[in-house]
Amino acid sequence: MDRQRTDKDDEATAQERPTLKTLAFMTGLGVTTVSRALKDAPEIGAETRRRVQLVAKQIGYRPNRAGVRLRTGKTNVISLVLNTEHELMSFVSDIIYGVTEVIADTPYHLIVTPYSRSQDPLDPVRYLVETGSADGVIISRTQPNDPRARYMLERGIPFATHGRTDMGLVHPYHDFDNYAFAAEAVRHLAGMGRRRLALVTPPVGLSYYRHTVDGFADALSEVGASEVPFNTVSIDHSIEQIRMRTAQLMRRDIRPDGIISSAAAATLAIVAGIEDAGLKLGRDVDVVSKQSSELLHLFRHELLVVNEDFRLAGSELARSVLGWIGGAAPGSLQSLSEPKGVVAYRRSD
Amino acid sequence: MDRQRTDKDDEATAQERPTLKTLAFMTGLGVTTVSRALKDAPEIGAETRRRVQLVAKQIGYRPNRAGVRLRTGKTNVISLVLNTEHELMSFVSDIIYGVTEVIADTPYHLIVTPYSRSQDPLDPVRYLVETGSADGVIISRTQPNDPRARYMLERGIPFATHGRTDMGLVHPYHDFDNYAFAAEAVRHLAGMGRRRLALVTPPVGLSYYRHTVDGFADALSEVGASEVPFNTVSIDHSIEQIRMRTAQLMRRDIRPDGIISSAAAATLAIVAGIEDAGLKLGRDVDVVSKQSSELLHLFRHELLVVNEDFRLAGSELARSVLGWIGGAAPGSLQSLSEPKGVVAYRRSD
DNA sequence: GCAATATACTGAAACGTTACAGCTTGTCAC
DNA sequence: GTGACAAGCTGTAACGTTTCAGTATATTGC
Repeated sequence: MDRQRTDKDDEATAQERPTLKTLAFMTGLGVTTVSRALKDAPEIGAETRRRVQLVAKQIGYRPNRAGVRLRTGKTNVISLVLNTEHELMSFVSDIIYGVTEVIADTPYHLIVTPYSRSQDPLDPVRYLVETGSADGVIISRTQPNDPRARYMLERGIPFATHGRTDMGLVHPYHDFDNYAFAAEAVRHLAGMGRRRLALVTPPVGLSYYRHTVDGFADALSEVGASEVPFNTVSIDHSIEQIRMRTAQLMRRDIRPDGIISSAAAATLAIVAGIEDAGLKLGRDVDVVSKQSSELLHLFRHELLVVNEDFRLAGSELARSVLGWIGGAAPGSLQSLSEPKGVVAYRRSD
Repeated sequence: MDRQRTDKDDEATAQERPTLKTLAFMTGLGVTTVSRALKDAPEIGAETRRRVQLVAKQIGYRPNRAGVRLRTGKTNVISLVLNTEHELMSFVSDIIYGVTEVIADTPYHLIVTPYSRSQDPLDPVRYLVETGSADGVIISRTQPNDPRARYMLERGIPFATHGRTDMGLVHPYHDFDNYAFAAEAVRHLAGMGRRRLALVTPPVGLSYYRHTVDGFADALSEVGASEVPFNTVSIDHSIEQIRMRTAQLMRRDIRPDGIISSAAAATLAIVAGIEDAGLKLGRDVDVVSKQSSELLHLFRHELLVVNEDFRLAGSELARSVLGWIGGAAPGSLQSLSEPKGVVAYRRSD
């Protein structure tokens, strides 16, 4: 049972993992022929091709990744580059699941390449490109003028960004329409009679900060509501910070009667802050929040939510990168996900 | 600027990525010498060694992973095997961050290998082992008698489990002491005067189900409290299921006055169920819950929590696998994380 | 019947690395 | 001066794959 490494049993009969040589021996062909037969090259006879593929399937042949990679440079790896401090939790796992869903029946592996707050976000990307560690890269926390996208475009390595850029350069992306989110949120609140709205923004500097702020501003003037400035926090701030600042804000004379939050975790803090100030959600103020899992309505049923599907984002991003690797035009690999509208969970009781 | 691939400039002067050959040319040594010098082999002269390493550092030499892997079989890859349906969200990202933290300054890459509910959990592990895709594996959702652990032990591939097994086999693991968690939770509730306790368990079949149930039972008899059976749900059930069953339970004549929950997401549903039944948290019933991020106290400040650090788990698991790969005894790579006690966020207002 | 061409296959080389089995040179004992 | 030995270095082969430049055989045109 405990088979020793008998060095001389390599007569292509070995129990070890089958290689092209094994297949060549079994079929009586040369390794070159086997290699080509497996990839449906035209100059191989139809019968030979079928025979080789049959045997390969039977013995469970799997090309050796290191061999392929060494020879061709193809890694069959997609890298997801993540900030290990900022990324909100559910976000990450959903994206990962979305990506793995798509690459599941491809030869691709997913590697997670982290970088921390202190590092230049370009570092991990540079590392990947310089060491040729991946055929494609997915980045998030995209900025309007994103050095990482520019860098990869220069080097010609396929990538997709979670979020759009604004550099006049074309590349694959997937984005949630945060302009529409903010605008719809404003309209919904206005429809409920709310007139003084505050916005808890995405991190300043990221692309979707602008989209969100613009959607907010445009819809405000459209419905004739006014903004209560709340620039002291963004969703990147700590729970405690957001809670405290919200409480401060809500204690002021001119306080908002509607708040829009770009992230579920921030919303928890916002509501806590509201209640710290002695106000009641749904009566004194309404809150519309984005969420990626259906949990906020359990938190306070008065909350209004807009759902963002990060698993979908992961899938789309993976599809885009694979598409680019496969030769599709980068410009054809862009997608925007529209919000499905504001959902109220207010119960009948 | 846009340098073409001039095929014949490979005179070790090329702009391409430096290899051992490049270093050999630059130092005037043979590739063998360079290779050994870089790994501090004893038969290389001290000065030569320093010289080679200096040049290598200067030109930013990085060993080609494919070359190493092909030659030695060493992949420099750790695989994290994840269930894409059950794993709770924050859980996953924290573990990943923990792992990446540890492997950050090693040559290791982290690949995420998913499997879905429908698959045999052994599938991904078998794939990894058969294709030699990783030097080490981390698995979660560990069972007392875990076929995956058994399999990897047989094949001699280093791994670590998140959660202990109970097969009489020794292997690295990291686990949270769920026995202690449940026991402390019971004692805390008893200390508050709660007498009829219910437990929302981990998924039946996983190792920590037993630990949790045992800790619960032992502490119950220790403090002389009684159990209100609540076996119809576990934390793997849907939010809706848990909410509904909890409401049913709380409407019964003999309802619990204390509930212990093994996961934060389940706790949201439990509280919703309690309130559906018209009862009040903190008055009619108290709830102790595990959580992995500090959010539950924002949800209801009456909640009692025990914190579980998944980032730590990730780090410990990574350390264990690397340790085993590095030759340490598997038995010396086991760790158990103790709960820090039940924390109340009840505010003074 | 012979050259030209197409078809089906093949060996050798290369990707970058490490392991094995050498090869020089110098030192030392006697 | 010779043999033994150590120190320090080197060439070759191999890992599994693909590509390049063939080769052998059959088919076609005339």
